[in-house]
Amino acid sequence: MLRSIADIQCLMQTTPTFRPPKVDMQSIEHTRVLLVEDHRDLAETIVDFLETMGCIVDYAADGLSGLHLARTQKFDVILLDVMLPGIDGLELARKLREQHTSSVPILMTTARDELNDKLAGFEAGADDYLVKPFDLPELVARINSLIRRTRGQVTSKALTVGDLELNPSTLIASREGKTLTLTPAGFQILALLMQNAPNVVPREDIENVLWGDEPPASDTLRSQIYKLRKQVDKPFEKALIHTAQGSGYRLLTD
Amino acid sequence: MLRSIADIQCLMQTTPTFRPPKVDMQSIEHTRVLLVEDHRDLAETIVDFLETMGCIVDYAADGLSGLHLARTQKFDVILLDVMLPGIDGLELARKLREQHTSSVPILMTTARDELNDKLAGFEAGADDYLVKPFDLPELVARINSLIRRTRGQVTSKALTVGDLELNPSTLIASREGKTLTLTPAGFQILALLMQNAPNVVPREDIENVLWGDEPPASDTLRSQIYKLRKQVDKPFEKALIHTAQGSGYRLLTD
DNA sequence: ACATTCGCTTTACAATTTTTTAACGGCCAG
DNA sequence: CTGGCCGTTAAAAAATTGTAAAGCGAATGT
Repeated sequence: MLRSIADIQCLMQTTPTFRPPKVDMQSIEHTRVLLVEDHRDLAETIVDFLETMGCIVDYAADGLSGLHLARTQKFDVILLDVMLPGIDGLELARKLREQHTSSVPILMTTARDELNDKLAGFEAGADDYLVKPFDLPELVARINSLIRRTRGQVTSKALTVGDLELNPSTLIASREGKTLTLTPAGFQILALLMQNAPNVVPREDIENVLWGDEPPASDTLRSQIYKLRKQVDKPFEKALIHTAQGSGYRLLTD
Repeated sequence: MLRSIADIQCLMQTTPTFRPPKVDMQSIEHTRVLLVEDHRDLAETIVDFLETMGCIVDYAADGLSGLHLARTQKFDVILLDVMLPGIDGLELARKLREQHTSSVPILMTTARDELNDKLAGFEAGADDYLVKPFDLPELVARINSLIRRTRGQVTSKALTVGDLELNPSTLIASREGKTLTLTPAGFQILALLMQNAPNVVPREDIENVLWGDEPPASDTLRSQIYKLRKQVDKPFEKALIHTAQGSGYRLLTD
């Protein structure tokens, strides 16, 4: 089954309404990719595109050399065509999965859109299955998803308000690059304010998040905000946490 | 956009040449799935099918209740329709990703097959994206792939954090080249922490990995961490294992 | 089969961190 | 002037975590 490159050409050129995806393109930079694809033209297109994105791409045109490369070098992800001369993609995936040393995510690509083919692909150990013709940006997005997950960085992306950053995964908050040491409650409040910035978050809402239905007797929230400010605002030029008298608090960058 | 159930009917009935996929069907047994889908009929079909496969399925018909369920309970995977009343799937995914509690794999489903929709989905934090109508067996295969990867069952590759090394195959851990003598439990904990470094691994997660669903009554984990530190940190300059009060533990190289 | 070792759980207590409480004073509007 | 609302404090209370040792059961070796 032959297909012109145009079929799988990057939508960046073919779709007029295309707007650059918000996906952090940097994220796949320095990713080591192994492409196993017997279609020279298609392979070249993919290699070019991935290298433009900053990937380090290795290429094999047949199953055997693909297997050899996969075994001898380290890759972050393997793009594997199913139809290959010699060892086909399924076989290759199985062989890779057999030796436990290799947990590289495998993204299978193929022109075959049959359910059984897909199932066979997953059964062979693929982590994702992409049917040709596909859009290169989607390929990138899926690669991204795969490596994110294997690295364990899946969890989430950082919240950002002005020069304030908060990473829900590492539970680290920083401003101007300097790490802030926050208490659990302080962290929760800050996260809540950041999620809703620049809107005012009513006192009641904050209390609900912190204590559920039965908030403490005294006005603890005042103390919490005070200590939070000590960490977040006091050491810096501009204050971010602002009071909305009578209603709640908010984050403002100005 | 209305679609008859028949469209997405399980191929098991519609494909004559169907042979049961070799994928280990048992593997998604006891998987806790959250389905967020406003289409009652479709939802019912999926729920029925997944429950037949041995999953424990929770269901939400709109974004808000979906978000609530996702926040209050623990799931192994979330199936998320993009088009939803109230909060849509993208928004829901974003909100989930903002919380550190949620590293749940998200599989987005939608009738829209536009590249930009897919990219938006991945950007919002989805891990996979499936276009309707899809075949239920493929859904299962993808769920399988997602949970396999999250559970870290695939990660038999050598782990390295700073000067700390751990080889899951040989079951040997070392720091600065010096071999550490770890107990099975200690080894498991360390591996888990390394897989997720530098992210915080919630106590609950560690307990789940060690004891499944019924952790011991007392706080044994504290003892384990204590003894683990004795081996990993005490004999060296810098401590790697850090405590995140109120949430869990993490590995930090600084 | 027996004793021994090893690792896990449990328990208790100390140390630390975080949260709550309570009290004081400033600011602004009525 | 007065009363609410809020920032600021410090001390008390509570929660969480580190530490250590003892008991228990399974696995191991003889």
